Amino acid sequence: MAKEFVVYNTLTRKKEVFTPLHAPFVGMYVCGPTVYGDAHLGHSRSAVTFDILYRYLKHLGYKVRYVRNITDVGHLENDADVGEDKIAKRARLEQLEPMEVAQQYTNSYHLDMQAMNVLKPNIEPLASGHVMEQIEMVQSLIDNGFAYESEGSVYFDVRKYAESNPYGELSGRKIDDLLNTTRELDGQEEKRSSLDFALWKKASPEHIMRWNSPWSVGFPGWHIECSAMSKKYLGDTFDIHGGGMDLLFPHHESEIAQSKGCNHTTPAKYWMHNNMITINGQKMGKSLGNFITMRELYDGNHYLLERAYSPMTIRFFILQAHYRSTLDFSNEALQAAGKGYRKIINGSKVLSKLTYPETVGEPNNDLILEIEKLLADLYTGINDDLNTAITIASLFNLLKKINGFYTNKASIATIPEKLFEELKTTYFTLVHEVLGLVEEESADITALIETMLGFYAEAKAQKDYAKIDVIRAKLKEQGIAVKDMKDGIDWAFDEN
RNA sequence: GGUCGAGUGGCCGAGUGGCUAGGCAGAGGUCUGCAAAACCUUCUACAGCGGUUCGAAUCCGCUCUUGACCUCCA
Repeated sequence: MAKEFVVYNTLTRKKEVFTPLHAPFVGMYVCGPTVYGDAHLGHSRSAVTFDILYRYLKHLGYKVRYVRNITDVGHLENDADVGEDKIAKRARLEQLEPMEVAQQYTNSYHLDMQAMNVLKPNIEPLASGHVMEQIEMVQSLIDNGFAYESEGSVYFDVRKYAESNPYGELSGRKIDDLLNTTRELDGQEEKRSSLDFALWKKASPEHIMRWNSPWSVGFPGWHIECSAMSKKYLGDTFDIHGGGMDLLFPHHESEIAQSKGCNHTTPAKYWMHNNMITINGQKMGKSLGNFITMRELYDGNHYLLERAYSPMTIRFFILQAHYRSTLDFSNEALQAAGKGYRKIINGSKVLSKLTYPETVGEPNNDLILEIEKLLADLYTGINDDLNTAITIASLFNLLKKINGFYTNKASIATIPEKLFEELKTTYFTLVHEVLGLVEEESADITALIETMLGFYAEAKAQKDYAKIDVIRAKLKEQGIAVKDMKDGIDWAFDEN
């Protein structure tokens, strides 16, 4: 079974053995989406990556509290609409209430992620529901001397903070470099330094989303929500903080500064970051306009898509790469993933039908050793910083053995019954519980297919090949492949 | 410009000082009413140039190409 679980910690730039602060409890916080548009492939990578982490931690027996926020307020734009809230901007364009927009995309995000079998977090806090906590935190930063008010807005004093703290410890940035490379943004004249970032912004008259505060009627700054909500639900220090690599700087760096400035302790022990999904070698993102939404993927409704791809196909596509590598989108890669996924699932079905034979056979020691090794490899992969690519490769190797048992059922007896049962349990657990790969078709459909196959079997008994071919063709049209086995009829969903 | 990465076979993607990654695609075969599935066999690799080493795709240097962040972003 599982040995040591190792994760790559961005903070130390090393792989470290995962040791919870307060075993058996584990607190993890992951930056969720900003809900001003449909979720795209990039969002799904983050969601799936940390879903695996969540599932695996639970599998290891930890009691996990997984918090993933919804950002429904607070991110500033830097283009022509200076200082305007992203959500508010979208709302005005669509003539909707800001919260209506946020709700709409929160709902669609939930549906899209659920389709991919991404488990819900234990707590999913809204930024707009935690303005009080954010104000309190900002006040505390002012009290501690790490923030100052200016024209109704409050800024974090990076240089002051850096006097007593290693600012840039997460992203590896240096204050001097930053001073030379920081772009001129709005409100610069209000700040003591271009490095300083907003904790609270005074709302301009046209700004719709606004709250009262000791400093002005305004809205919270870019980074304070995550600090405030993680503190509220996980405490001053918790185990894991996750998110996309693009959030490393300035978002996560700022979070650390805020949390330390407020609580005098580092917020998270392990920082984990998933890499980007690329398209033609370039990051897929909202700002570049080269993203494909989950909806479009599921429907095949996008000019870059040759066909629709099921949620499980996309999940598998993501899992076949390591989460810290970039993953390049292409139709070919997605199609390959679709077939791979079907193969894994069909293997699971095959395995569930197999039982240990009555008659005991000669032990095949080579096979026994091979299977033991493969079962161990399954965990070696995921234990090594969630290397699902290795786990899946081992799954495929194991599948060869399983299929071998299927074609020659007597050969099952050449391995001990105990090992056979372990093979079953481990395969099911890894595929379904840990990797979260499940059959996409409903039980109703399955029952219907079984009925059709009754007719097929009848025709076959009568050697009515014409009828057989018709039934098979019809089922094929529905994406169902019929297989005539030596000992009966089988079927499987076909990707094509 | 600064910081940090990456370049693996037709495609996607692991790995890493000596041991077949894996999937998809291609070729051949077994099985089959025909198929499908499955199984077996098989073909394409480690950007280039130097260096270290008994041995490098893996370490070091240089070159080229490319990405991310530095601004909201998964």
